[in-house]
Amino acid sequence: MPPRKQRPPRPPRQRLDTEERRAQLLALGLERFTQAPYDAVSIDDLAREAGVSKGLLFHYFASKRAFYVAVLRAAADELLAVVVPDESLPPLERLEQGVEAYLAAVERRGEAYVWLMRSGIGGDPAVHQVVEETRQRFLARVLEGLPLGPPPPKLRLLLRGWIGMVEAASVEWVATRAVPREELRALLVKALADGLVGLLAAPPAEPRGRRARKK
Amino acid sequence: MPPRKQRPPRPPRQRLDTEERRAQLLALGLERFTQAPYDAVSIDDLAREAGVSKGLLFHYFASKRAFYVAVLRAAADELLAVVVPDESLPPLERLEQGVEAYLAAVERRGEAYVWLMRSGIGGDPAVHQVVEETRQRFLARVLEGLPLGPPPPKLRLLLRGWIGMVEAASVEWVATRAVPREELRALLVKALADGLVGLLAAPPAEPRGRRARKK
DNA sequence: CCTTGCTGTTGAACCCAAGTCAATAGCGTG
DNA sequence: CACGCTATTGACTTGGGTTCAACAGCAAGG
Repeated sequence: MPPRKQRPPRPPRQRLDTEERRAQLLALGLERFTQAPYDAVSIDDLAREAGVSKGLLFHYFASKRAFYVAVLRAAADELLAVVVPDESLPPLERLEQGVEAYLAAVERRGEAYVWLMRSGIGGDPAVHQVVEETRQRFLARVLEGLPLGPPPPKLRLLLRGWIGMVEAASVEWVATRAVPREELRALLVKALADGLVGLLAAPPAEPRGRRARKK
Repeated sequence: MPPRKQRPPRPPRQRLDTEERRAQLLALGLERFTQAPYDAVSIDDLAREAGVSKGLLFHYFASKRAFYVAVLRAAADELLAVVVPDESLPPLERLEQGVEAYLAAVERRGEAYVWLMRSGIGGDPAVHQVVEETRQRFLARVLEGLPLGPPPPKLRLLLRGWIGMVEAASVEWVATRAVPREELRALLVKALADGLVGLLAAPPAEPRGRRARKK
């Protein structure tokens, strides 16, 4: 005997400060986007869940893609916020600490991190740019202080490759948690250190007569 | 004085063998998807360009996403097709040759490769799975023959991380072409070799008293 | 040469979710 | 208490993915 749909006491339109609302939407967006793929997340649903009309979301963000990118950027900022190496440490230790902080952040926000790293939208340049910027910022913080001038091509390759290694290993690690954090950190730091040594030992053209080659 | 729209001699409906048509659509899809982000590619346009109705595309592929995934898989297969290491070579050389072949393929199909590596669709599992499978297949081919049993956790991390390094460095390299291919190959092979050595030298828990730590 | 059947192919209709916009309502201020 | 600013709404438009019943090329059998 449902007497009348007893409408919920009138969802009182609540007026929020711009920044608050924006933050609320970004937080909810992060939650949704980490749980379902991009085009399975509907703005309608998301807005309803936020207790807000769809129109409002488009007032804050120009488009769904723009919203996605904003969420991404927020997540990236949060991740990087914890990677602030101690300026007073010697380079190597600063690197270790930077990686350690990075992994700690990864561990704490596992799902969001994995999402961040896999978040391309079929080649969307804006999305890719956010991720790439994040990489460069991370690299800059971790390497600051190392005696590396403007990186020559080979060094650039090494650094970019190393970042790729850090990300891939981190994703794998956060999924399995099969080794303690410090072991992974040691692995990653050693990889970079070895690579740098290898590079400095042989920057010119044909330095290696390491092993006989068949031809 | 346009006499009558002189309709193009009736776009003759051309009936193709299933495999041919499928291949044609996949090829065109690769071209389009590497040039524009996923949702900027309309099925309408793509079908028209293929000289085919939109309906037909949905006859061959269940959905736009499925089509995208199929294109992706085709690209991945083509990439891997060239990585067939010589069974008779000793492990290390096989590794070198595998990486060499990989880089050659990357060099030849630069754009498609970069797209492949960045082709997540906002966390779509099917898309991610294709990329991940490709990684594992590559790894399996390149490492086959190395005396590595079922990989312990730490080794898994190293291998997965190394793949990440290979991809990231490859993408950077294909964009800049700043060093000769063989140098990149040497860099990558050395990175894995060093990593493996480091691991074998210290598999148990607390093997390193390498350097004094503050605490 | 016609008929029958199989299957590649079409075009229009359908539907859903992104995006738009004029109107509305909360809240501080004089 | 009136006024104005701006956060917020809800109905509308639109575009593109998806569906489907009908069509047409082609081969085989009569």
